[in-house]
Amino acid sequence: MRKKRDGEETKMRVLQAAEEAFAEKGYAGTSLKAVSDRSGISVGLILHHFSTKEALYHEVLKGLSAGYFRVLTEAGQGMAGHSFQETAAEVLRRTFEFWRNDTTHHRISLWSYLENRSTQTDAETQLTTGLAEIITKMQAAGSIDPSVSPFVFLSMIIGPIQFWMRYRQQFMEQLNLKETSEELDAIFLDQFLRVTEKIMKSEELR
Amino acid sequence: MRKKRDGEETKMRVLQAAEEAFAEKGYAGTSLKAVSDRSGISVGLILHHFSTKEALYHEVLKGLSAGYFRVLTEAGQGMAGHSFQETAAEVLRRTFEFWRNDTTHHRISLWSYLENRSTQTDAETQLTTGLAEIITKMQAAGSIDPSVSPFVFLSMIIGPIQFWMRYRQQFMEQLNLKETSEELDAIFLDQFLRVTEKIMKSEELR
Amino acid sequence: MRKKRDGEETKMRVLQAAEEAFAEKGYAGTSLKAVSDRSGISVGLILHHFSTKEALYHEVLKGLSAGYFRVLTEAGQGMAGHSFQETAAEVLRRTFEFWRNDTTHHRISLWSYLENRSTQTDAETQLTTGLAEIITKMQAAGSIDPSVSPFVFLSMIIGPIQFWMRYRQQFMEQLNLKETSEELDAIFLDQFLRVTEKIMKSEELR
Amino acid sequence: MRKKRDGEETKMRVLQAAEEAFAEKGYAGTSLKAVSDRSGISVGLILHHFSTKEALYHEVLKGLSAGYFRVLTEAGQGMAGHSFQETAAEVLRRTFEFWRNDTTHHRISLWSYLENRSTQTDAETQLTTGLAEIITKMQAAGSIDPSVSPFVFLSMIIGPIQFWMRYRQQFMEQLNLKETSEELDAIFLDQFLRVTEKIMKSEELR
DNA sequence: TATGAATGAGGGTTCATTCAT
DNA sequence: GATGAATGAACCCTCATTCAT
Repeated sequence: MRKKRDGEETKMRVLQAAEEAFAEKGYAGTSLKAVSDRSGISVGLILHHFSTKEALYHEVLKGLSAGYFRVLTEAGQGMAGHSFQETAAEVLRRTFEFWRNDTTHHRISLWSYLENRSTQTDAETQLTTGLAEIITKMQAAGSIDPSVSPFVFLSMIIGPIQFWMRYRQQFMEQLNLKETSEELDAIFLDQFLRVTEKIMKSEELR
Repeated sequence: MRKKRDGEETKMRVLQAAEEAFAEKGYAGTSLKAVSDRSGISVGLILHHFSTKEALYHEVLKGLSAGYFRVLTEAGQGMAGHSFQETAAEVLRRTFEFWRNDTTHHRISLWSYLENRSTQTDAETQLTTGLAEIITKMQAAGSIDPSVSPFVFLSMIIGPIQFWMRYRQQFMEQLNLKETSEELDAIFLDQFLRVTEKIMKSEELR
Repeated sequence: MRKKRDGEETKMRVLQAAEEAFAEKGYAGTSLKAVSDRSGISVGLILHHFSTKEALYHEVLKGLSAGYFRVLTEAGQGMAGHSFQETAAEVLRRTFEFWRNDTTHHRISLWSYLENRSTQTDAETQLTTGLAEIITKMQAAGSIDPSVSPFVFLSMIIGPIQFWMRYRQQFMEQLNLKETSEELDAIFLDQFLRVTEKIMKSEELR
Repeated sequence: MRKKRDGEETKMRVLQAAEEAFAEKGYAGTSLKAVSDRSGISVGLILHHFSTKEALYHEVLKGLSAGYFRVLTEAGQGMAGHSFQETAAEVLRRTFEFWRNDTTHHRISLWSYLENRSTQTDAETQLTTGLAEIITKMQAAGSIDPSVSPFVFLSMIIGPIQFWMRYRQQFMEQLNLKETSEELDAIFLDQFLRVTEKIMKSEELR
């Protein structure tokens, strides 16, 4: 039946299935059998291509970086010619949108953190240093408050977004919010942008 | 020697060991054998007391709430007679201190989230609703900006703290920060408080 | 069915089966499944008692020493009051008899040697040093040739016996010997004793 | 580069690698992967040439005979014109030297014996029958004791040598011998020759 | 209450072999 | 002749759970 000897396609299918599985259950919770069932590739063949479960995992991690960094660079390119407010808002909006759409990366990154498997994915590193650079530049240009360290800004930008994504559901239940998930996202983003702008604006610019 | 038929003490010892183990490796990554080794209680006896690994896990989750909620209530009690700024700062400071010292709860909560084992721990529910209440009250009293939803404030308070705790180490490495971990914590807290205060302050009070 | 909870007996049964299996197929060639089938003890239970295939193997090795050393000590005790010839002959005869009856030890020892698993069994060490001591004593007493090193004597005593045991069958086929295996053993032992005596006898005693 | 379609060379390379591997780890302990890694020839190709692991093993065994028998014939040819003592000593010396230098044959032969894979290699058969013939001839010529069966002589010649080769190392450790391995070999050979000569010498010739 | 014997399922990995290319 | 994709069985070991003592 499945005798098409196409190693590359097989690998892709395995990686896809593995990414989903690892995101769902983490490293320890994902058996090769599970990946096999998901992908339709036999366990033996998976090991033939990736030699080890560990290696497969790292391959998955590597693959995650790919589309990830675009968020920032694209937003950054749009900077030229726009005012500070517009640019900053755009960066935040894209970051939010990324976390919102991201299904696997966030979870795999958390798993990796807990399972002590890799301190950080390449994507995270890029995001962190990328954002930090932008912030520093803007501080130099006087557009944002230079008295606050970039890493504090960073925490105050990504932290709330991640937190929101994770607890949104619980908030809805506990605080008895009536809006739909999408509506809440819109409200959150709107208010978050407004407040953050207030934070970042340089004192002198007031 | 250690054959005292003391069921209660045995259970405590198991719970303690289990909490550490689950915090470290999560549910899937923790074997009863591991808990047995850590606690010195035989696997058989563990199951005698908790009947199931799953049950043990839930017992651990239940136990986590204990010291957790005090953070807020204590800070809240101190509120009386102090100015808004002082109170808010105290709440934030204590929240920060809590996350800083917390070793097991945060991790177990993350594990639970990822492993889909329980939507939230009791402690988290209490923290969330508790903080939300305080915020609402302060908004009613006009001390903080009423145009921003409590859940946005919440995300912007706890989100950055959690984020900082998790990524502090990577920041140090990537951004080449020279300070010690303690110094950075102090800097972070200081700047975070200053900025957050700015956010929360009601427009009218400016 | 098999619910008699007798750990000791189970262990004995496993050890017995393992000894046979290892003797037959060596470490690499013996699967725990094979030991399980031979002993009627489930693989899981085998591991429960011995934790590891490796550990089981070492346990088997340890057990081999037990009855082994008796050969020499018993022969040695008979020494008192007998002439040199009689004593030496007795030691050789017992050594021969030991190798002749030994089924598992010799093979396991060979396997260990080839598989690089343990340089030597305790039994072998005891036999070697024991025989060497006897030889040295006799040399001191002037009963056997002191100009030949003990280790050469040792090689010339055990070497031929082991060799004979191993190749007897092939000899019979290739050299077209008509006698039965038992008859050949008798012939070998008789001639071997006669010749060896001649070697060992001190020149002065001639 | 190395895609020369040279079947013969490929086969040689595989055989060489396989011989080493089998000598080291035996049949069960050697995987085709191991042979592949050693030889640089893919597993698929190995099986293309030898069809089966079993077949490869037998091919290796066949190849072992080659240089082996020369030991004796060369020594035998030197016989002419020399005295008995000189000839016998020469045969023993060469036999010893052979075992001393032999690395793979001895081990593979042992493996085969234990693994019940082939009763004996061709080389062994030749050595055995060859030596037996020489002994018989010499007995007929009256140069060596005719009252001792050839197979006893054989055992007493090869047995000690093999034994020495295998246990030399342990002897050094246990008996606390200070000499180097080479010095001990020299001592052993010297004393062994002296003693053996004494054995073989016909009574009448004394 | 407490131990540890016993089970059976499943996990990652190795391996000989087949077969399409 | 040569590669490596693909398979399926076997291997050692871990684990949650049951049960006799």
